[in-house]
Amino acid sequence: MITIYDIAEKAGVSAMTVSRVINNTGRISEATRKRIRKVMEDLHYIPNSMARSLVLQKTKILSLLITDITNPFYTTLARGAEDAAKRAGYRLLFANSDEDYAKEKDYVDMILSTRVDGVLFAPTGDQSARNLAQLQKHNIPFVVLDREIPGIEADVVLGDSKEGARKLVEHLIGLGHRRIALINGSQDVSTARLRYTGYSEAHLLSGLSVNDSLVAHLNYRDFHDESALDALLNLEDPPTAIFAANNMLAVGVIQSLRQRGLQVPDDLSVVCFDDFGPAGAINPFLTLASQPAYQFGLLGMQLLIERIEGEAVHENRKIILPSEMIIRASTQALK
Amino acid sequence: MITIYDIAEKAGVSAMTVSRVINNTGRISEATRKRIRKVMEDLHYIPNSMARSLVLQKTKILSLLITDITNPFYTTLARGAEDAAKRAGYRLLFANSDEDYAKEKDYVDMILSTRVDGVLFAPTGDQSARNLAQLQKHNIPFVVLDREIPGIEADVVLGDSKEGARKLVEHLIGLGHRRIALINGSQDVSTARLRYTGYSEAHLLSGLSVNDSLVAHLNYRDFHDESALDALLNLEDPPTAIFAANNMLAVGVIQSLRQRGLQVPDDLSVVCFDDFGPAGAINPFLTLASQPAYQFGLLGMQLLIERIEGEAVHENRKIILPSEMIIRASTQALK
DNA sequence: CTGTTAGCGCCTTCAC
DNA sequence: GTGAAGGCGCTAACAG
Repeated sequence: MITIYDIAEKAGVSAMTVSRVINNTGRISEATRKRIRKVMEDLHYIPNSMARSLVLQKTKILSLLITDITNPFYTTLARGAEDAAKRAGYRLLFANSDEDYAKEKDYVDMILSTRVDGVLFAPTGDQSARNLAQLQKHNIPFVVLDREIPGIEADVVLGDSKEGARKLVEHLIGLGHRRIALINGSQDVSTARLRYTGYSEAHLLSGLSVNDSLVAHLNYRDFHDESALDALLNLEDPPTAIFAANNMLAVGVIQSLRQRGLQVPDDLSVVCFDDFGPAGAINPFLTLASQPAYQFGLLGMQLLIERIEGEAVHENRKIILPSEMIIRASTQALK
Repeated sequence: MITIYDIAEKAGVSAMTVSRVINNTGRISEATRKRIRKVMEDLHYIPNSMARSLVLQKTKILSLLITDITNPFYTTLARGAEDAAKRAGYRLLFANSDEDYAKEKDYVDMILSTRVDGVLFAPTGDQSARNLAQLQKHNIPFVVLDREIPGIEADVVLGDSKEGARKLVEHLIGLGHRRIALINGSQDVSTARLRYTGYSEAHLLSGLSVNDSLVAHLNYRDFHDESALDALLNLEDPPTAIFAANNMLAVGVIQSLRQRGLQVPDDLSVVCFDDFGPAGAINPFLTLASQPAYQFGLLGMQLLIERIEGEAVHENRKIILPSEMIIRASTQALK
């Protein structure tokens, strides 16, 4: 491996001068600068960022921790995060928790040992508080994405889950639906709680009461547990519409309904949170609350970088990004 | 920051002994081992992987370079790569080239300065040869994914583009289509060339001739240039079917067709390469050649790690993963 | 404008 | 079983 000493020797200067040329610091005569540049090119020299990190005590690496790289919401978010990071000269260490606390913890350890400069952290749920506290203990700045964690003070970029949920359910109520099921995420995820709140509010505002036997709690990431859906369908008064709390759950719900010979929206209307990215553009089908995923990543990363580089230590910021209801073919008026 | 010296001092030993405990090397008495472990926990010590990388001359970081993080094929691939990397204790540095050579080059520089132990490299196209040569020059092992690069000797994991394309086009021919357009990727991408070859072979094997005015070359990543489609539709004898060379192009094609008031498959049949992941599972619509994306990532990463850790320097390996044709609603017999 | 010294946190080598 | 010395590649601080 070739080092600044190799360059220095060949250029007849000291390593320090080479370092200065690399970092454009200090005053260097144009002549020696050129000479050094030339030697660096001839020798295909590339600075060793590890060595540099060691002395500077910063790595120029940020970590992006998301919960499901298979979910278009998070991939679009990742795209936003990447753009912002690249623009500011940061590298991205990738981590995917799979909505799994243990995996998240593993990755936090990895993040800690890597001494990243900061973490863009989409938590799995409230239990992530322990992992976030771990980061705090080691003074690693982070920004929390998508889900608010009780007891954690930090910059955070959120969607408006309650409002989005309320609008979706009001849409269903407006179509005449009265028995609306909620297939929700786990109760220890803030978005799931808020979506439930929005769901309730929509009922109450319309003078309807909430029937908790119509509410099921699963995992945002997949839908292996079909018993919840079975229970709903076997109710004396089965639902005529289903609100799936996110896009992945909606996929599972619709597939399961079809397997049971039920058609959407003829037999049941279905709505959900989050869109499906380019892949969903072929046959846009689901009525849903679309969140600006790219903005989540971009703004979150910008906040993080400001935190890291900014002089002023300001208050924690909380950005709430609105969602937009898009009405499509998965909902229809109750017959 | 707390270091092995802090631990050593508090435990009444030398730093070296602490290092030995961390790495489970050498013989240490159980008593001191326990004492040191205790101190490490009390002080929340986490080894500094940068310092370690510097002396060991290896980082335990691999880079995953893909061309489109928005494409479900690559996200699923990334998931496979992540699993394999995590299992082997490697961290993943993320890079997304956007099918853009310049961005790819930027990321290669980043990769080089990070001194990653290896790169899982999905190239943008033939021009990536320069970037790969760059890695070779610096002795960074890599495995090439999805697209073969002329002149580059390396382990490579590919799909069977020619075969998949042939089957898709034969399917269309079997349905009675005779004027089949190909909306292809750029000609300097091996998969695009092979998909063209498969397209041609299907014609020839059926005794049909290829009409090159039915073939357009775009960019795999998106479909901003609708003039190609316009040209096809304005032909004296317009096509009755379209083979889009990948999933993203298919999305663009279908959207554009609909904007022009044309229905799939009533007015034109459409087929493509690569499936749409979970998002596409709601309304599986397109007849396509599905590739085992997860396997691309998993196997590619395994090859890479073997290369890095394996003693034996074996020949270059070339894995070709078959694709599976899935017939769905986007194709129908010519009326 | 350029060089010297010291040290970032860790591990290899050689002693004891 | 354990420790001391030296160095991985780089830069901050101080000299000149």
